[in-house]
Amino acid sequence: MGVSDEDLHQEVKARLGRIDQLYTRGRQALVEALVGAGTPLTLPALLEQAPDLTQSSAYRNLSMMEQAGVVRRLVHGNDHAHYELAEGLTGHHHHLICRGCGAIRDVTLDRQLERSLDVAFARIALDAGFRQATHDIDVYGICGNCAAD
Amino acid sequence: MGVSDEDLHQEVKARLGRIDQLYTRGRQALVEALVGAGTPLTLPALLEQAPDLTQSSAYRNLSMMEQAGVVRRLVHGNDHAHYELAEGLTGHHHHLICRGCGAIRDVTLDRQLERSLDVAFARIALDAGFRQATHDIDVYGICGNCAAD
DNA sequence: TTGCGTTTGGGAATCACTCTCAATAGCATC
DNA sequence: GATGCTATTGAGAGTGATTCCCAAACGCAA
Repeated sequence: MGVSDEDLHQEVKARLGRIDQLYTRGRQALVEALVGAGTPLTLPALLEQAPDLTQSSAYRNLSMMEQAGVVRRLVHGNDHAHYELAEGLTGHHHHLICRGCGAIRDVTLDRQLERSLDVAFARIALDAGFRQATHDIDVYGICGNCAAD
Repeated sequence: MGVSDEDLHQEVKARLGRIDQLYTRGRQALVEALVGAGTPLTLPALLEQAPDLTQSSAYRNLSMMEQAGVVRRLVHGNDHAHYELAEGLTGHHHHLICRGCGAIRDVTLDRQLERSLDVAFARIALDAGFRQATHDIDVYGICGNCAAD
């Protein structure tokens, strides 16, 4: 279920170290912004949260931290992608997304249903000759704000 | 579970008519290419299947047919989106996606599991004040080809 | 402090996709 | 089947999120 907040930075540093990357100030700022928001953020939102960051470095570092297994990039349309901490640092969850404004919030399924899904997906992957299956569930709807036209 | 192949074009025409659009030759070619493939296609793949189509018209028509509820656009990364027939014309299904090459294939869950998910998602949407919830499940893995480096 | 490899910043480049607009097709009427 | 009129098409320019480039700044070791 993720790690305690005080261990988080240690874990991030370790994951970066595994691909020979330092945990620099700018990267820490990105991680803190993501932790603070508690919900997936777009790049402009991240820059707003942490105004010291520059666009190109933020993109570069997010991409690198995605490879390091520190952040996850969510793509749901043509506008900006959203970024969040990787599941290993937070806990397995899914997303509820507004078709109107694109806002994303985290949701979880109960343990038993999640287990049934794991079984079903494992079988699907096996039958298709796929390995290392993970899954990604998005629930789409219209949020209260957008429903009010 | 979708409609029979002979009724498909009638249904597409009806859906286009609802937003005052004609079912032109180029649009028919797009639909036939999607039917023929049986799996979601990128725009370049569509143009390869139907070489008479031009890029801008294909994009324009796909976008318009998405609004008409005829096709669905799938976005899973930074490369080309994939297009498939909308669920009303095919049947509810999900996707198994290779993290290596991006290939997508359709998969289905058994009816009971799907029903459990509907209940869970309806509750999640309700609690969050969302309406018209649908869901989208992606299983990611490494396909046989890509596993062989 | 001196070196030296790593990271940063800012602007140019990329690329999927959308827009524009003149030419063409589709359809109805005469 | 010619005519007129609206919808659609095609080719290329435009857009915008993201990536690339490379000189300047940083961070660590000796």
